[in-house]
Amino acid sequence: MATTIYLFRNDLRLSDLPGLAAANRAGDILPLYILDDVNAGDRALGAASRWWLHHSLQSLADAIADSGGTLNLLQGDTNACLQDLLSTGNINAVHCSRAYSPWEVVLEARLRDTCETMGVTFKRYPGPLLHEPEHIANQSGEPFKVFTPFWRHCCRAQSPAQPLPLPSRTTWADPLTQRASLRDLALLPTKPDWAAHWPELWTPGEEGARDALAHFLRERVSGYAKGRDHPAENATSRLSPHLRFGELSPRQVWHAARACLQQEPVLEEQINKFLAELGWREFSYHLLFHFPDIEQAPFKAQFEDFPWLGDEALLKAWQRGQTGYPVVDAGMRELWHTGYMHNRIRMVTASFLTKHLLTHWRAGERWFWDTLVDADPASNACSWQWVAGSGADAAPYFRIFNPVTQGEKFDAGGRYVRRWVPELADLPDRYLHKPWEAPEATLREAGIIIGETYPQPVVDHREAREAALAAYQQIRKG
DNA sequence: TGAAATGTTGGGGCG
DNA sequence: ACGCCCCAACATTTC
Repeated sequence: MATTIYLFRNDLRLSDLPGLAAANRAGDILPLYILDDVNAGDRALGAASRWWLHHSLQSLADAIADSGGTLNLLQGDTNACLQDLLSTGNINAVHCSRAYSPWEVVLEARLRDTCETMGVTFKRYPGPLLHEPEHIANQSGEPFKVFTPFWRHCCRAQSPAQPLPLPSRTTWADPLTQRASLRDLALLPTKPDWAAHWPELWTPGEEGARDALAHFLRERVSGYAKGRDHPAENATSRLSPHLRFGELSPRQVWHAARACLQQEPVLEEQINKFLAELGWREFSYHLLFHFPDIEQAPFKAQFEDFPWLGDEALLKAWQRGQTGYPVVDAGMRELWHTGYMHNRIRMVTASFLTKHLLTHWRAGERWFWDTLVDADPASNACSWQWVAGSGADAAPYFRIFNPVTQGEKFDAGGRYVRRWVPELADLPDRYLHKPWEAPEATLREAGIIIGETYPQPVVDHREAREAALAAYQQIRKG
């Protein structure tokens, strides 16, 4: 009987995996996941992502066990691990889904070579995208650099492949004798276990992902277009970590959303808005694949010379949610406590770091990489560059969010700020987003002493804004 | 997927 | 009745 290794990567699910389905048709499947911090290098998963990965692997292992198999875990250089396995001689093929970040692309090529050398078939299948990046190009055959035409092109292109159902009757190969346990991978935080309460917030795994999608399309999508901007409202899908680890494929999301639209045509605006977010994810991967430098280097070259300030104390205040700007602090604390931050608040906090604090977007990117459960190599880098103004189709540099105005607009009732910055909870709405302007008596009544119970703003908005614009003038000619 | 500065308009109070 | 001023509301442009 032929045995195929199915190498799981960013696709921790069993449905809609063409490579798994093909392996299934060929014979026995040896399901394998390798935690590869060696090849990932400085793109090794961050702490919050590791928490997610642990539970996602647990869920996948359970699902495989339900049909009589065992998910094999290994740790180390994927190529070396695979070489070891193939040298035992009873593996016929290796299948996997594509992955599109630079180190994963490089690794894929090495795996192909290794397999060829050892006389084993290596097959890779479409990964977690709607369209293969090579298939999307503008009229001159170049990659897109602007979102709108990119997404228009995607929407008009051939519809993404119809998702495959769960394979029926899988025959799993006997487990490896030498393999790691989930505990060996040491993915969970210990002392302190800052994620102890996270299982109440999230359900990693294919089933949790499917439920989250169904729940969103059933309950939330009808108010999406407006609600998505209000962080206290539960209006977004929160699918990002599920997509990040491939517990759900974007193809499944796309087709589920289209089916929903078919049933309820009045939802067209809402669903198109939602799908456009999937579009931004797709666009980020398109950029990362065609311009792999975008992880590190500004897409717009003139930003190489940007005079970043690099003040460590300010960075620390931002990370800890102690900037003195309530909306910013609320966001940074939400992130720290839940591994997640509402999208609008991501824009506000990122704008604050890069523009008000003149701190390099890479410092923010690293922080998000470590603390977000949905930290995604493409979305994270591209979105930070977008906010900073150095990215493809980026927000113009002079688009500087006013943290007070943003708070008043999108958290008018103050529920978001009060939840995450409880020391301000008793301030009336009128001053909640600018406590430094509250009269003495109001502060006293709310039990607030600026500079003691809540920080003085670390920078003055007006001055910071002007300093940012002045810094931009220095690089503008390019 | 902004914000601030600047310009324009129109209603209402008032001499 | 009329012009004048003030200012809010909205529109445009500038960063």
